[in-house]
Amino acid sequence: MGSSSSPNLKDPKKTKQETQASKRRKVVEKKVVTVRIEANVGKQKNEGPPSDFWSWRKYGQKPIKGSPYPRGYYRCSTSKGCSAKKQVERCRTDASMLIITYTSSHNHPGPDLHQTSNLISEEQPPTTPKQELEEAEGGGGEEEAEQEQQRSLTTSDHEDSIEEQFHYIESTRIDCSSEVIINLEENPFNLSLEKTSESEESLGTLLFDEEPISVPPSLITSSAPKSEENDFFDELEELPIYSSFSSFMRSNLFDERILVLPS
DNA sequence: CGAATTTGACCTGCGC
DNA sequence: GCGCAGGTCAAATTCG
Repeated sequence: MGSSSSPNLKDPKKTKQETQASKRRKVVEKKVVTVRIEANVGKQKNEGPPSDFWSWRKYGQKPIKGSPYPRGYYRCSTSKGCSAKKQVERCRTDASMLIITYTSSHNHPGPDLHQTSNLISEEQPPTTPKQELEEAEGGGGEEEAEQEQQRSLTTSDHEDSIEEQFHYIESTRIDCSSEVIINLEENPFNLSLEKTSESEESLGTLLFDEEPISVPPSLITSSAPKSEENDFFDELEELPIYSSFSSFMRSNLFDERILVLPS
C-alpha cells in the first residue's frame, strides 16, 4: 500500500524492538569508563586520528535527565555483525570528563591494531579472546563463567610502562560519575582482556582515591585546558575517539577505580 | 554516489 | 495502572 502509514511502519519496528527490548536493562555486560577529554580533544582536533581500534557509528542521541549534556549512542561499525555498543555522555559535574559505557563485546578481532596503533600491539597483540567470540556469537554473551577474567589484578608496573608509551592523560578522579562500574565479564578492548583488573570485589573499597598521577605537560599543553571547553561540548555530540582514548581506557581499567557491579 | 550523521518517533522497563 | 526515563530504529540530511 502506498501509504506506509503508522501501522505498517510500526510492525517491523516492533518486531525488532521487542527482541532488543528483552535484552534492554538486562544486559549484564556493562563497562563504564570515565575519560578526560582535554587530552583527547586536543589530539582529535589537531590530528584527528581514527577512533580507538574500532569504528563507531552513531545511531542515536538522547538528553539525559539530570545531565545538561545529551548522551550519544554508538554502535561498532567495524564489523557488520558486531553487537558492541557504546554510550557516551559528559559528566554533569565535570564537563571535561566523558563517561563512556560499553555494552556487549566485539565478536571480531577488530581492525589492524598494528596499523592503527603500533605501540599498543607491542605489549598485547590483538588476540581474539575466545570468550568474547563465543559470547558474542551466542547472542551477546549472557552471564556465565566470565568472572574468571575478573581475576587478574592490575600490575601497576606493567600498566605504567604502557601508559608512558601511549602518552595519555589519566582521568585521575572521577568526581562526576563517582562510580566507574566495570563488569569485567568481557573487555571492550580485547587487548587488555587478559590483564583485566578485578579485585574490586570490595566495591566499598575501591572508591576513587586521589592518584597522584603525573600527566605529561606536553599533553595538556597541546590541548587547551578550559578555553576550548566550548569545543568539548561541541565535540561531545560527535563523540570522537582518539588513539589516546584506547590508552586511557586501559588506564581506566587498571588505574582507575573500578566498581564491579554484580549485576 | 555512498556512507555517516542527525533528529524524531516509538517501545520497553521500572518506579510510584 | 500511569507516568517517566532510557534506548533503539528509521528516514532525512549532509559531507566526502
